[in-house]
Amino acid sequence: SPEVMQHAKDVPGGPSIDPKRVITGINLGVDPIPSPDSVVCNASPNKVATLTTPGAVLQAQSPLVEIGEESSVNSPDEINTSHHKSGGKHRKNAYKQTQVQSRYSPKTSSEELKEICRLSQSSLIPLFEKELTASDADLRNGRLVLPKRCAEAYFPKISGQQGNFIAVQDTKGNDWELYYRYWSNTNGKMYVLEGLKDYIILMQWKAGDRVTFYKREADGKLVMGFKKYQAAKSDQKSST
DNA sequence: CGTTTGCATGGCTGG
DNA sequence: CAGCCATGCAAACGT
Repeated sequence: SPEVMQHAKDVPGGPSIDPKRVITGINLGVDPIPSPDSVVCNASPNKVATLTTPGAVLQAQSPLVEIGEESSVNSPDEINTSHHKSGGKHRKNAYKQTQVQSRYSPKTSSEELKEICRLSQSSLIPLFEKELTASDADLRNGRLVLPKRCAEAYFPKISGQQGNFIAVQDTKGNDWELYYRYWSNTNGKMYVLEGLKDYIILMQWKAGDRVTFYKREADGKLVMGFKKYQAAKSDQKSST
């Protein structure tokens, strides 16, 4: 995929550079991640870091961790402010990832720059985290099953069985247009985030790794982060 | 004929 | 016992 290739070069972190320290063109030299690791709480895989969230009726179960917020995201509904009315027509290859190349803006006013910096430095409010399963990491699927409670609480409401396109930015500043939908199941719905194939390749998802979703404080935009399985920095290269 | 998409099933956990 | 979710699978597609 040309897109992926394009990324490969944008992301120097391939061979031996720590992904977390990679600075992409958009980063402006500022690491947007406050401290992902500290967010994990030290919840055991099976236990859940029960949150302190007041309004949120959340309680994770299984290998996922929901992070409660103190005041910024009391009500999960708050983040449902921006409604994407994409209609959901062409879902097929509509998934795309676009680099936010602000540096290309010929007429970037100082105001805009300030805004960009503001966003870059804005703190990320952890929403929830999920440990990847084999299915999630499977390239053929290119989709991530989202914990129901988290999906309903933090993702934009889905209009109809179709689902919605949602803009998500990764912690490197890349923008992704993902498709958020659900499958009707015998017992309710199963929420899924599709269109992740390229991101999966880029980050080299593996079962056991974890994905965290944040809400950027500045503009409320969804941001996704990725962490390799339990702090193992000496095993970052491709196996075979 | 290899993929992708959507769904149904079954294991498992919490209530 | 109810519901969640990981996974298997068949229909639908694309090459």
